[in-house]
Amino acid sequence: MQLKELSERTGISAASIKFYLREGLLPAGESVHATRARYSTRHVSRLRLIHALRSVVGLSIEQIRPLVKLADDGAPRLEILAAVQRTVLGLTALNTHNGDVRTRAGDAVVRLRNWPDAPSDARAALDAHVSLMESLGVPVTTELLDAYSKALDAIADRDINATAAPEDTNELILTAAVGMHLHGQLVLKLLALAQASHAIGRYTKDA
Amino acid sequence: MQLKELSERTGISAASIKFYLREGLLPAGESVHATRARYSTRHVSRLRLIHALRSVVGLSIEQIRPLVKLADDGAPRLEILAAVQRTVLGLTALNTHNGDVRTRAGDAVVRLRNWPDAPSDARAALDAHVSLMESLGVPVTTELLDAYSKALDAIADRDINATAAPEDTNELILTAAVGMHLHGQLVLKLLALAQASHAIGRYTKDA
DNA sequence: AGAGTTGGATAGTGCTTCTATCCTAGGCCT
DNA sequence: AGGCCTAGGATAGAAGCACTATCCAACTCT
Repeated sequence: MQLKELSERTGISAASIKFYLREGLLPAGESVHATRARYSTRHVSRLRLIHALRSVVGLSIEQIRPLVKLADDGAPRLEILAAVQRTVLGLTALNTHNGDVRTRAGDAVVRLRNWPDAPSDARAALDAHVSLMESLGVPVTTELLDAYSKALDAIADRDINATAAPEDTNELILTAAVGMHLHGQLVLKLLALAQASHAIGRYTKDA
Repeated sequence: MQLKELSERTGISAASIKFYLREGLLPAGESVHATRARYSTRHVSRLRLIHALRSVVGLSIEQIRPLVKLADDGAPRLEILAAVQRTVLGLTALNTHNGDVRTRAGDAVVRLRNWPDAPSDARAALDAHVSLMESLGVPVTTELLDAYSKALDAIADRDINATAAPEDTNELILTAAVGMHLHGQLVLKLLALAQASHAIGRYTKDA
């Protein structure tokens, strides 16, 4: 298949496909001649991945690049999933805002929940975030962490069991990223509803 | 106080302050004469609000505008808090993506949790989001909603009790928005840690 | 008088994600 | 063989966002 067909199949403009090629998100097709290239179904699934990552998950080109690189390098599944989590849930190095992470909230949580005591991106991000909150004057008590983590423990248990593992690495990243993002947003929206409901309950009680 | 002092006190450049004035985020100062205006401490707190909403919560100018308008119009507290929640947790009309919300997930949740059966933005957003998930092939079972909402019920109960109510409306919006955002992010990060921990537990078990 | 400040206007910057145009070498069809 | 289409490469433009900078004439403080 050549560029035009690739464009028609995915619904992504030829100009955009060229852009993704330039940006290194989409590997070059098999160059038949100087002015002819052949693309495979891999390119189709890659384009679908890029599109979903942009339009559903809202990632930038710069965030997508290392993810697809992992796929192209044939990185192990666990590594890929860790990278996806890092990116989708905003576990960036940016979160270690001023460098001084005073709290070790992660320690407290893994003890409370009896989770394995291994360092991870999620744990570092948690520490950094709690540190940020405290620096902004929003207190985070151990009690709060206990309540939150207890609730999320149940959710994570359920989530992890639902993770299938497709053959195609593009598919793997797509389902993992989309799933994580959508579940994260779902949790946020349910939290909003819960808060609103509790607020209503409280205000009607007062009235 | 005049513009320059306002700039010095808040650490926001005079050019940016002019920009916010143009955009209608910051009300004009008391015009002493055609070329002299006086600003009050209200302007200081408004600028702090704008800055926090941009840099901490990550809202756009367009999202901030209606929020500060509510403050200027002296809207009731509950209405303000609802608007803040709508904005911070992404409960936009945009979420009603294709118009046909087939699922009524909100109904199921309020029944499951015995929450008051009143329509709300959060509920509409939840319906829309679940509809989006299903349209993307990510199933959302009642069982899942039950587990999630049960967990978040406990969290919301705790959150709602921690909400103070400052005098200054700017302060109110600031603490509410920052609090909601930071708590939402905290939940997401704890979820990530929980997922990672469960994944580790599962992989070490297999090994 | 002179330095400084104001509101208002207008233009420019830097970043991101495309989108469009132009070009030549080369293949496909008849 | 001639005409049309396509690939790849380069470059430029567009549109949105949040500023940032410059200029101006009017006016005020000292």
